[in-house]
Parts: sequence; structure tokens; C-alpha cells
Amino acid sequence: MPGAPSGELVSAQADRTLHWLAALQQSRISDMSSRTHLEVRQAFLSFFDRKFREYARSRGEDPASLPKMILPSSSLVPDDASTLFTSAGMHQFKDDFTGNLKHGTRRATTCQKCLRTPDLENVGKTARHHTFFEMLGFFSFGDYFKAEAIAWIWEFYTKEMGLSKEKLRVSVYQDDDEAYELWKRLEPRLHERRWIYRFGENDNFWPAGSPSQGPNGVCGPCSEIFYDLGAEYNKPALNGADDPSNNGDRFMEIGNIVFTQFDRSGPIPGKGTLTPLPAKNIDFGGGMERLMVALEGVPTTLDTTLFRPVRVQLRKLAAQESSYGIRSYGRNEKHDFSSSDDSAYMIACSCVEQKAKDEFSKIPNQVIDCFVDLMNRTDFFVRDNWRQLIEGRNDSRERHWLQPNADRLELVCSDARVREKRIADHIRCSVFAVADGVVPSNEKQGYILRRILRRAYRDGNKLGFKGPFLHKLVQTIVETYGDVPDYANLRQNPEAIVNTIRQEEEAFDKVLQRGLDKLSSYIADLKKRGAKVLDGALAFDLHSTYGLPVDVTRDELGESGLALDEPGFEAAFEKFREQSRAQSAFSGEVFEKGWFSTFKVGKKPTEFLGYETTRAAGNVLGISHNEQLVDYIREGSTAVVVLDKSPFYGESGGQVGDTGVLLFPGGRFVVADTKKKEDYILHTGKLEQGKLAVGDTVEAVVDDARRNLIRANHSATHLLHAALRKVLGEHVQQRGSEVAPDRLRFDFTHPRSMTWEERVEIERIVNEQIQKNADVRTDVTDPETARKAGAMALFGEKYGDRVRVLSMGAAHDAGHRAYSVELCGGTHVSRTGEIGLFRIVGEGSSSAGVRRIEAVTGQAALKLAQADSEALLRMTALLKTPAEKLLERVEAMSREIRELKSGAQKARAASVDLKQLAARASKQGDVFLLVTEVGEAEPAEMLTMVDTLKQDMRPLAVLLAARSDGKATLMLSLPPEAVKRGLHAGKLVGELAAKVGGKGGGKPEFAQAGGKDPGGLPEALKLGLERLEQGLK
RNA sequence: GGGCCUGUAGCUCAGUGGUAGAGCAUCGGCUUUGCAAGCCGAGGGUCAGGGGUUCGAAUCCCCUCAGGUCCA
Repeated sequence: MPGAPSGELVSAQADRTLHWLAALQQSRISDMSSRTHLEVRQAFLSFFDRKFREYARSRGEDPASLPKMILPSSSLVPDDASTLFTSAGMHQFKDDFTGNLKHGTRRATTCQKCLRTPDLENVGKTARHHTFFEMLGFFSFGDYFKAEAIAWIWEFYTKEMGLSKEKLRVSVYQDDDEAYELWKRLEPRLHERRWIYRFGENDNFWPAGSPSQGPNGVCGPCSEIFYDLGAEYNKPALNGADDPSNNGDRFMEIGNIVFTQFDRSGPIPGKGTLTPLPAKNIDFGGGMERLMVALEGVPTTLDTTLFRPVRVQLRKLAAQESSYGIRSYGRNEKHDFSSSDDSAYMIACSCVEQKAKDEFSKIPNQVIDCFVDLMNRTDFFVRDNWRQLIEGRNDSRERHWLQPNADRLELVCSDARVREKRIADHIRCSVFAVADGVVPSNEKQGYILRRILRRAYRDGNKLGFKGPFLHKLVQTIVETYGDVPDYANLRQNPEAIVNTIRQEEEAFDKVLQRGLDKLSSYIADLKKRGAKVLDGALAFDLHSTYGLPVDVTRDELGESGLALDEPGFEAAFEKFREQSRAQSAFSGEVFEKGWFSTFKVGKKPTEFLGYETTRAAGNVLGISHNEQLVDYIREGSTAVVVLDKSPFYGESGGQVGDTGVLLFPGGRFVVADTKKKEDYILHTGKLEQGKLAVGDTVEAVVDDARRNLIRANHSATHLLHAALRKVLGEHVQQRGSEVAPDRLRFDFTHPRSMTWEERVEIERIVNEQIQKNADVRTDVTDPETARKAGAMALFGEKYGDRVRVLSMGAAHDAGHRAYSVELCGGTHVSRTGEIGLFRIVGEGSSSAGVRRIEAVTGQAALKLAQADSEALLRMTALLKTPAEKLLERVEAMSREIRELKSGAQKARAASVDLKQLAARASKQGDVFLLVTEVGEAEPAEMLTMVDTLKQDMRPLAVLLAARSDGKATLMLSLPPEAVKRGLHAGKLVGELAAKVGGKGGGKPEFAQAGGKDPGGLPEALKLGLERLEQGLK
């Protein structure tokens, strides 16, 4: 038969497939540069370091005295609150650009991790958009300028990276003749071929359009370098020229040198004034991903080796999780893509996997071949490829398999490609964000992360994944990037990243389910009414309230043959957006101003002396009063004082700030709180006596007793952290803490509440460490050494070049390692014994997956123990029971109370002689009728009576009246027979209630009423009896 | 910063001003050689907390807290 493969063919194909898989895994595809991304990053950094050194030598600087110029990437979460994420390479150098050399160098080069979401929609669709990206950068803070920057980057691209000069284009700002001339002189061919473009302020000024629109601040013209991907990426340009600004993907911007030479001031929006900066700067940024495109000759950034491993891993997962496709095809030939449960993506992936495992004899051979061919191409899911291959087949068995699926294949492949790429981008972004301490949440950074993760999750759903799968890609990202020195934190705790992402996937799964349930009730309703279109406002409600993405809604509706009212949805969304915007227009200064930003220019950070001493002399660097910088303050003023040196600990790392006094001849400033802003220590307080001026010398004296309490509590959190990990497991991660003089609080990741036994054990271990009275040691070292020594770093926390490693307690195992080793900038006791005693006072949760422990130490703990004892003692005296029997006794008592209570109620009900009451009943036709007063009774008791009476006489219509607390209560119960005859308990009782000055109501067969005038009861009953007799006739 | 939703038994939730419920779980009894299970029954509630309206509030109103969700 035609489909039966010969043995030879089979093995040839198997060879090819295995070869293909091996090639993928090693990230070596024929057309690819042999340089790995690790080498490219390193080449960039070393190249510029070299150039900086040559330049320094040419200026007569001593090469030996140069500071470090290759600087590490800063965290994705910036120090300042002005932006949520680090979104550009220059972010960490903001202060350096304004002349405050925070990094101690005038030249720097970095590879900066960045995160930006405005282009979210484009990711996966264009050749170059990302959420997370790496920015290769080199910077000058008033040092080298245009000529050097232009020459160096050109040399880097053309010589160091070996990019063809034929493929490079550059652009300059229209008025920047200087830059134009520099390019022309450097590479005359660029000018001759008209490959130097002049663009306006929107393209070649940074920030875009700032001269005429703002914002204020540092800005300048820029010059871009483009790489020509080839004519096939061209889009028709308006003027027919190769115009880099006028097409989507052909010319990829691989670098941008910003010449920050101006300070813009003036109205926003509106024409501003550009004042030349005293020191001109260079800010170069080039996307790592884009450079890789140029080097590897692939069509898009997401096709580079940066993403290949994660995409391959995704396909492997798809193949593993697929319960469809080729594997089942052999058993069930009816299988096709048309069912919505199936996924062509998974089938295709599973095809390739099957092929690799050499288990494909049951499937038409050419079908396999077709898949393998496709997967072997640079771009896997290109629709035309599929069609071409499908149509080129004649084999009947293949047709049997392929024809019914052709349409679906075509549909799937066109977006499988996009989805696969988007997942690759988003998971990389998420892993980096989580590693930098971002946790999915409903605000700020956490919200951005959540959106990215959820989007990727839905893409996975569309590709055929049924549940959480993203977390299974984490390891691949960690392996791809973990060897980059700047990204070492990826390896710090990959398990925590996996868990965080899996939790978010599970949470979203739940949200989706809830939303879908709600939607199906809407759909059922639509069908009942015979309507075809879901109201847009309802769809928006599903989105905004239940978090159900609108495309999910659209899909679901489509499957039920219904449609979405799109304009209605858009209108509702727009209205909502406007409202949100309007409501937030009031708050928020867009630009960071205030005394602090002015103050810090040119001033060194405060030197913290508090580890060694609590009393030291310092000079006043600045004073702020009423949010203004002032030269001096008078007696009685409240102010913020900044010193050059201070023993005061500024609130950070969970530890509260110190209090104390600043003493100086003839005066004292009482410090009520101390904060840390960037690296400056801010003493907040009041000048109680004298006059304090900038430049004065003061004696800074910390409140020692209070500080000691804080020390004990802070050290205790370290012992607690170690104990938690020992008792609950290594997954315990600190998520925050608060160390105050009177208590400590510790938040950590743990999925369940702690059992009492765990709690007791943790408390025991901490106290054991305290009693060992071990030394607390502090070593100052670099982060790398600290990590190797096993120091626990706070997950996602940022650390400088020098870190303090705190070791305390004795380990249980024989090794000489301390019990707890952590990075910590706080202040601590010198021996664990100083903590005295540790007691947990509370355990609870602060947010999903995070538990919180509150505890006290020292005298506070003792006081608590004494209070407990006292309470216990009082109880034993009160109950005349020994302490060890107390629990039993209280249990017995509470049981007794419950019994007595229900007994009393029964007794009260019994005291009304129901038999006697029942005797008063008359019979109206076939229905018993009882109308009577029952004395003092609560509504609940009356109910019991009604129930009891109804058991004895059936059917029964009963009207009871009672009084309690000077109020009257009426209760009427009617049997179905009475209701059928037109009686309505609710209406009747309402009428009767009028007689006791009240109101009432209820259902037809049961109702109650109350009133403030019990005197009217007899009259009410009389009326009630009349009505009932009449009605029952 | 703002909008909306939710908070009821150990869990999942129903309950639109008038007796606080269901399913699952727990415990007891029966049935069965045993298991799986079935039948009958029981216990279990600060209706998130506080205030108000009302004769009467889980239900309506206000505030607080917690969770969810969307936008800025």
C-alpha cells in the first residue's frame, strides 16, 4: 500500500529528525553566528571598557587609578518611586547625568535589564517588540562626547561584531550638523549613498518631541544606527525611498546614541527653553535582542538563540501534555483538528516528538515528514508552508488525514507562531521580574506582572494546554540566563520563582472558571429569551468585575452561536477609563521635585556609624523646614536634618528608625524618627532649644535603651527565620518584616497556617539558640562571596557592592557554620543571650500564600508570660480547679451552659401548657383553629410552640400573641388548606399589627408582626379570630 | 487614586425584609463475611466586624476590615 514506509526511508527520516532536535537543543542552526549571547554581552562590555581606558590614557589619566567602569545591571524595580520598572539603560544613572556622580565614575558601560509594557500588543507580531529586554549601554557623564561615541559604536558593530557596512544606516537630528559631519568623516560612504538620514524631534530627539512638548529636564538630540534586514521586510514607503522611519520591520534600530546636552525648562505642553548643560553626556542604548538578530540573520528577535531554548521547551511540553495527535491517531483514525478540544499545535509538537522516538510506523509517513519539514525551518508555523505541503500530497491516506484538517490547520498555524513567541517573551519577562522581587498582585508592579502572566497563560490555553504550564518553563529561562553575571539572582532560588508563577496560574484558573460560570448563566438567559447578542455592558462587567478577558467571552459566545455587542462593550470600557482618569487627575505630581532632589546634588551620602556606636559627632549638611531647604531653624521649629555622619539608624529593611537627640552648644534637637532616603539619613524632629544652622557640628545621641530593644527583636527575627526553615521547610522565604522596640513581625511564604505543634517547636528552637548565648558575627564582604558562604539574601532585595553578612547561633550539625547566616544592614545584639526570651504572640496571614508571625522578646516576653500565669492563676482560684484540670472543667461548664440554656427555653415553652392551649382550639370545617395569648415569650420560642401544636393538630391555623420587653409579638401560621381559601397570613397579620401600634408581614402561610403597644393585644386577637373564622368557612 | 464584585457550617456555595439551608466532609447507628458503597440520624453558625433604618435585617443604608477584579 502507498502509505507503508520502507525500512530505509524510515531510518533516514528518523536520522534527520534526531539531528534536527539535537541542533535545536544546542542552539546551533546552520545560518547562525557561532557567538553565544554570553559572549556578545561580554564583548560589548569589554570593548567599551577598553575604549574608556584608551581614552583616559590619551587624556593623561593614570590607568591604575581608574574606577570600575563595567557596572552591573540595576534591579528591574527602581529605587525611586517615579516609575514602576526600570525601562531604559540609563535609569540607574539619573543622578549621574545631573552631575551627582553616584557611581564614582564619569564613564560606564552596562547591560541593563528593562521592562516596558506600552508595546504589549505588538509582542510576537512584529520583528522586535518585547516586554522584557536587555539594553546594552555606554555612558558619559561630562566626559567623552559625540565624536568618540560615534566612532566607538561604529567600530564595535563593524569590526568587533563583524556586521556588514552594506547593511548599516544611520540617522541624526535635523539640526545636528555636528553629528552629521562626524558620521560623514568617519565613513564617507554613508554620506555618498545618502545613508545618513535627518529626522525631526519625534524621531531623533530624546525624549521624543521634548523641545516642543516636554517633559522638562535632561534631553538632547540623538543618532540612531539601523540594520537592514533585507528587501523582503520592506513595506511600501510613501516616497519610494528606503526610509527607515517609514516602515515596520525592514530597518531595525540596533542602537541609539543620545547626546544629552540640554536641560529643558518651560511650559508643558508648550515650547520650552533648551539650556546647554555645563557637562554634556552620552547615553547609548542598544537592544541586545536586536543585535542578536543582526548577528544571527534570523527574521525577528524572538527567533534568536536567546529564545530558542524556551520555545523548544514549550514544544516539548506540548508534545508531552498532548493526549491527542499522532499518538492517538494510530489507534483512532477519525481523529482530526475540528474539535475545539484539540490543538493543532500540540498535535504538531507531538508528531515531532513521536518521530524522534522512532515510533511512527502507524502514521502515514509523509504526514510525519510534512511536520518534520516544517519544524525544521526557522519559522515553524507559517501558514503558507502548511498549505503548500498539504496540497502537494497525493497519497489517499494522507488526504484522508489532512484534508478535513486543512482549514483548521491554516487557522491555527497563523496564530500558533504568534502565541508561541509571546509565551517565550512573557515567561522570560516574568521570571526576571519575580527574581527581582515582584509578586503578582492587583497593584503596581505586581499588576503588570499579573497581566503578562495571564496573557501568556491564555496563549497556552489556545495552544492546547489545559492547566498551569508556564512554571515548567522557568528552569529553561534560568539555564539560558543564569550564567550571565548580572543575572546571578536567577539561580538564587529558582524554586521560589516556579512556585510564584504556578500559584498565579492556579489563581487565574480559578478566576477564569468563576467568570465562565457567570457567563454561562448569561448565555442560558439569552437562549431562553431567544436573543442572539450579549449586551456589551454585561461583557464589560465580566471583564472588569470577574476578570474574564473579553476574548474568552467572545469565543464562548461564538461556540453557542451568539455574538457580542462590540460597540456596547467599547462604550462601557471607554466610559470606565474616563472615569478612572478623571478621578486620578487630582493627585500625583508628575515630576519629582521637592527639597530632597535639590539638596542631594553634589552631596555625599550620610556615613552610618550606628553599627559601632550610638553617640558621634556630625556636621549638618542640610535642613528642611516645611518641605523647603533652609539655612537655619529657630527654637520650636520642626524640621528634617541631614548630617554627614550619624549613628542614627534610618528606617529600612523592616527595622524602624532610631530616636534620640542632636546636642550642640546651647541647644538640642529632639529626633522623633529617622528615615533613610537613598543613602542619606534623615533625622525628623523638633528643635527644642537654640538655633541650628547648616554647617554646625552636633553630637548625635541615639536613645540607647530603645535601640537595645530593637537590636534584640531584629536578631530574634533572624533566629526565627532559620527556625521556620528548619521546621516548615526550605520553601520558607522572608516576605517582609517589621522590627520595632516593643514587638517584631515576620512575613514569610508558606501555603498553610501553622499547626500548634509547629509553633511550639519553632518557639523552642529560637529560645534554645538564645540560651546558647553564641556570638553574633558581622563580616563585610561583596555579594558574591556572601552568597558562596551560604548567606540567605532577602529574595528580590537589592544589595550594593559591599554587604554585611550576619552570622549567629550554633548549628545543630557538626559543621562550624552558624545557625543563621543572612545578609542584613540592620543593628543587632552582640550575643544571642541578650535577646533573653522569645515568645510568639500571634500567627495569621497577610496575603495569599504569606503567613505572618508576631512575637516579643526580652522583658516584653517575660511580661507576657507573667500575665498569662496571672490569668491562669485567677482562673484556678475562680473555678477552684487545679491548673492541669482547667481545660476539662471549662469544657464541662460550657457543655452544661448549653444544656441549661436549651433546657430553660424548653421549660419556658413547656410552662405554657400546650395541651391546655390546644384544648382551646376549635374546628372550622376540616381545619383546626387556635387563637390565643401565650404570655411572655420570644419569637423563637413561639416558633417552637407553633411547630409542636402543628404536630398534634393537622391541619392547623394558629395565631399566637406574646409580650416581651414591653413589646407585642404576633405570629400566624396557616395550613395550605387555608391559603387555598384565599387567606394570606402576611396581609392579615399586618392588619392585626395596627392594633398594637406596629407593622408586620410575611409569606402567605407564615407571618409575624410586632408592635410597641401590648395593650392592644386582646383587640388584635379578637379581630384575628373573626377574620380567620370567616376566611375558613 | 478610582470603579465593580465577594465575605453564610471544616470545604463549595444557595438563600431579594418574616423559622438560617444544600452538597461534600465529620461523628453515631443500621446493612454487608470483608471491601466498595448504601440507608437512617446527629453534631457543627459572631451570616467578616461596627453602626443605622424597621415591629422584625444574612437580606436595605453607612463605615471599617479582608479577598477578588478592572482601570489610571
